[in-house]
Formats: sequence, C-alpha cells, structure tokens
Amino acid sequence: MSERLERRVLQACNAVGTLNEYWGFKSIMGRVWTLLVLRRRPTAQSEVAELLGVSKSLVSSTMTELVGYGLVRQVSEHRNAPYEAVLDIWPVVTDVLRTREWMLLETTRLALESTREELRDQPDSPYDLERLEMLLSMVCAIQGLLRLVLSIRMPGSARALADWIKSVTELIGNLRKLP
Amino acid sequence: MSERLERRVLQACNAVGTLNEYWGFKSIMGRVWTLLVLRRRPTAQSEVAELLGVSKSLVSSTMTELVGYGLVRQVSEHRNAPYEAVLDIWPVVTDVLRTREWMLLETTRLALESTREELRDQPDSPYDLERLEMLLSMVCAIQGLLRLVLSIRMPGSARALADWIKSVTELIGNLRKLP
DNA sequence: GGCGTTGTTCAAGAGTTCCTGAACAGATAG
DNA sequence: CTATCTGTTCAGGAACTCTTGAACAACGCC
Repeated sequence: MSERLERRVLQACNAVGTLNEYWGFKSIMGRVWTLLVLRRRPTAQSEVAELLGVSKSLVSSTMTELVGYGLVRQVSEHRNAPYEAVLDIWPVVTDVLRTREWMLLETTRLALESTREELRDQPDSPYDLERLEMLLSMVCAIQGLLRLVLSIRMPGSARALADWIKSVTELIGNLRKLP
Repeated sequence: MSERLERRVLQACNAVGTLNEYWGFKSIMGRVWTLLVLRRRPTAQSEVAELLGVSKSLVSSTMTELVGYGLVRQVSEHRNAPYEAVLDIWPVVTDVLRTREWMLLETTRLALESTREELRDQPDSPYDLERLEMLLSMVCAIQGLLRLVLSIRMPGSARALADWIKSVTELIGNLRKLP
C-alpha cells in the first residue's frame, strides 16, 4: 500500500474541499465527497474518518448532510451500510442556486423596489432615483442570468460535459461581436 | 426628512450586503457601497457611520478596503474628503475571479493531476483512475467556463447592461437545442 | 494657539463556525 | 449473552470573523 498515493489523494480531497468552501459549503463536505468519488468501492464512515484524519462524529454529521443534499447515498438501508458518491451533481447545484441564491436576489429586488416607490414621492431627498434604478436593473440582470443557468440541461456524464462546454464556448465566442 | 425613506434605504443596503456576503465578501462592504451609490452626493465617513448605525472605526477600515478594491473613491486627496461609489464594478468582479477563483481551480487541477500520475502506476489500489479523470475533466470544464466569463467585455453602463443580458439570453436560448 | 470635528489604529469583546471526545445506541460475531 | 465494532448525539473547546470603544493623529475654525 503506497504511502505516497494516500498523501496525494488527501491533497486532492483538501483542494476540492477548499474550492467548495469558497462557494459557501463546508470544506469537510467536499473532502468526504471527493474521497468517496475516488474510492473504487463504497466506503464505511469509520474508514473515511481514518483516511481523512478527522473524528468519526464529524464524518457522521457530514454524511447526514451530504445524503440530505443528494450528493452521497448509502448502498443499502442497513444502518452500517457503506456510502458511495453521487457523481451527477448538476441537479444539486441548480437546486441550491434555485433556493438560496434566488431568494436572496428576490429579497434585494423587493427592497430596492420599495425604496423606489418611496423615493418617487420625494424628489429633493439626498438619494438619487436614477442610481437606484441602475442598481435595480443590475439585480434584474443577474436574476436573468441565473434563470438562464437554471434552464440549462447539463449533460449528466462527465465525458459529455466536456463536449458540452466546448460547444458553449464556441457559441459564446460570438458574443464578443455583439456590443 | 422622511423617516420611512431612510428605513427603506437601510433595508436596501442590508439586502445588498447579505447578497454579497453570500458571494464571499463582508456584508458591511456591500452596505457601505450601496449607500454611496444611492446618495446623490459624495458622503463623509462620519455620515455613513451614522446612517448605517455602525461605529466610525468600522467605516474607516471598510473604506480602506473598498478603495483598495476600486469600488469606491475619494473625491479629492484631502484627508477628510468625502467618498463616492464607483458604479462600473465589472472590472473588479473579473479581477477577483481572475485571482482568487482561478488560483483555487489551478491548485485543485494540479493536485488531481499529481494523483493521477501516482495512480497510473498502481492499478490495484482502492482508488479508481477513471473516476479521478472524471473529476479532473469537471475542474477543467469549470476553468473553461471561467475563462469564458473573464473574456466577456461587459458594458459599463447599466442601461447597456440590461440590453446585453437580453441578447445573451436569446443567444443562449439556442443552447437548449444543442444536446 | 486652543477646540471641536473627522479619520486611523489596535486591543478586546461578542458571536459564529468547526471539530472533538465522551456517552450512548444499534448491530454483528463469537 | 458478552464483547466488539460502527454510527449518532451533544456539550464544550478552539479558532475565526465581525464589531466596538478608546486612544491617538490630522485637519479646520474661531
């Protein structure tokens, strides 16, 4: 059993963990998920804890969370059944965007619109209606982009994904000629 | 001076603050920037502190940070000169993405590639080469998308932005016919 | 110059989040 | 049935971020 390989795998798990920590998830979730992806066979919590060098209690709660998100599943309903990673994560990503992100944008939009109504009646206040409308149109633009992204049917398989990205790239290459 | 308007403005600032807190910035930065955007005229730190109901020390350090990002500027070089918001934030956004996000992705990619080299020599380890290559292609795909976004020349004015988004939307509408 | 206002710096408090260890519960094997 | 292994729960510790208040420095006005 190669010591070096284990170290490299750990590094990879940590890198992915750091990456999705930056996207608002806990680092440990990314580490566990990545480990399960890389493992050839379903793996028990105790082994995950040992491989990652964290406590089994942390693994337990993280597994619950991951299963809740649909990023990981147990191979059977037995209490001690091992876990495997779900590889098609696009549904999860869109779901998170749809709930969290959309709600935040909607709240912001509504707050700005309330302010606009109030501001319309007071033309000589220290606040600028035009600037507010600019902010509002930015929020709406972002909402539009988000709606766009959510409407995309991303290919489930990784192989198809690469091709998909490529065609999108070509297509959007035309955008530079637009403005 | 309308009490209600002030409350609405505060709500709007808080909403934007919450939004960009979710994107990895401090909430207070969004609140200050939004307030400066909405204000018709450049505003002194003391007034910002009073309007937002936070300490002047917090406003001071936040201003330093915002100026550092290029999201806000002082109208003159005088020590006590008031501040105004920079409205064209696209350069800042791309800059942040280019540094922070790109570096994280690159680190992850390199870690995965090291692991792949190691794994190639050990076909009977508990780790799966194919799965790893799938992860790697996902990271590369995301890097591709990021490169794409960074190459976009976003219109500076908000008015143009809305039109721009609209044309992008139409263009990408074709994507659904692709797969 | 003296005084009030404005901005800066820094130590410390408040509040969060992440993680652990211990106690408990459920399953399996001998 | 007992012993052992695995997973769950929860109180608490460690580390971190956000924010404040106090002390200090710079500027303007009288």
